[in-house]
Amino acid sequence: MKISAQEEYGLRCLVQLANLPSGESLTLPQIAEREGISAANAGKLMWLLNKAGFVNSTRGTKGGYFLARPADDIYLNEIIKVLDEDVLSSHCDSYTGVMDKCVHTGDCGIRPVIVGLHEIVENALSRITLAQMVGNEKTVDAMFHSIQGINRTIEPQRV
Amino acid sequence: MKISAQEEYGLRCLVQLANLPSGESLTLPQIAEREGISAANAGKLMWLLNKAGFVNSTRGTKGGYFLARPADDIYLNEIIKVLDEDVLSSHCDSYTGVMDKCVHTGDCGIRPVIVGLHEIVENALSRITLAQMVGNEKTVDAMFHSIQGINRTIEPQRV
DNA sequence: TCAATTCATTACTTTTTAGTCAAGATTGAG
DNA sequence: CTCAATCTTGACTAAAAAGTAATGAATTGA
Repeated sequence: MKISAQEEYGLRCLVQLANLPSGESLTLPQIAEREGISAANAGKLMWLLNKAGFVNSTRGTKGGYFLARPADDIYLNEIIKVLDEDVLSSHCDSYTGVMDKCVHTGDCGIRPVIVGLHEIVENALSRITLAQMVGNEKTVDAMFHSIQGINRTIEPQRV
Repeated sequence: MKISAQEEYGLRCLVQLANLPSGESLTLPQIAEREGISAANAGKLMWLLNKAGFVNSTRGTKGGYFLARPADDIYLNEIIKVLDEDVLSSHCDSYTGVMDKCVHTGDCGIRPVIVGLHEIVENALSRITLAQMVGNEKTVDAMFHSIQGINRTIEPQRV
C-alpha cells in the first residue's frame, strides 16, 4: 500500500497555505521551495486543487495561491479524493459497490479486507481537518489514538 | 492511496492455496486461471512468495505450489510486507523513524497523519490470517467492525 | 534413458505515474 | 501603455510498476 507523490505533496502544499496569516498568499516558487519540489511540479498540484475548489489564485505581481475555504472546513478525505482516485483504491473495485473487473462473482476472501481497509481509512481521514494539521503534531496524533487505541488488545495479533 | 497489483494478486494466489485440501497443490496455469491473470504473471508472484517462505513448490509432472506453513499462522501484514515495501509507504518515511528524504526537520503537519495511518493499517492487518480469509466473508468483516465500530461517532466527521 | 511437465530466473515491453518545459494569458506597478 | 511577475495549460520526458517472453533446470513416468 502506498501514498502517491501527488497525494503527499498536494496535501503538503495545502498545509503551507493553511499556515499562512489571513489575507496572505504564496507563489509557486515559494511553495516549491518550502516543500523541496520544483515550481513546475507545484504548479501542477495547485492546478488540481484550484479546479477542485480548495484554493484560489491571483495572477500578476503580488499574485499567488490561498485557501478558498476556512482550514477547519477542509477534511483530509476530501483532499485525497481530489489528488487520487479515492482514499484507498485497488484493482478490486469492491469498495465502490460496482465490481466490473473482477472474476470472483461469489464469495471472495479479498473483498472484505479491501472494503474494511477502505472503511477505516475513510473513517480516520474524515475526522482530520487542515486546521488540525497546522502547528502542533499532538492534535492529529491524539485523534488516531482515540479511534483505535482502545482496541489495541482485543484480538490476537502478530507484529 | 492504492493497493498495488502485486499486493492484491499475490494475496489472491495465497488464498487459492489456502483453499486447497491438505496435500494438494496448484500449478501456475491453474492459479492463473482462477485469478484471471497470465501464468507468467502468477509465476513471478509465486517466486516472491516462495523466496519469502510462504509457499513451497515441486517441479515436474504433478508438481505445483502449496503453503509452506499452516494458513492460520500466516498473517496479512507479513504477506503485504513481502509483496511491497511496507503495509503503507510514502515518500515521507517518517513511519520508519529514519526520515532521510524530508526537508521538514521540525514540526510537520503531515507526519502524524502518515504515522497514524501506518499504525491503523498495520494494526488491522496483523489481526487477519489467511485461514480467516477462506470460506466465509463474515469473519474478516467482523474483525474490522470490532476494531473500529465502537468509535464511529466519537469525533466530528464529514463523509 | 528420454520426453513431457512444471518451476526458476532474467531480460524485455508496455503502461502508468511522476516530473519538466515552454508558450500563452492575466494582473499590477510605474 | 508597457513590462515584469505570476498563474494556466498542454505537450513532452523520465522513472517506476506491471506484465510478457524466453531460456534453463528439475522431476516424473513410460
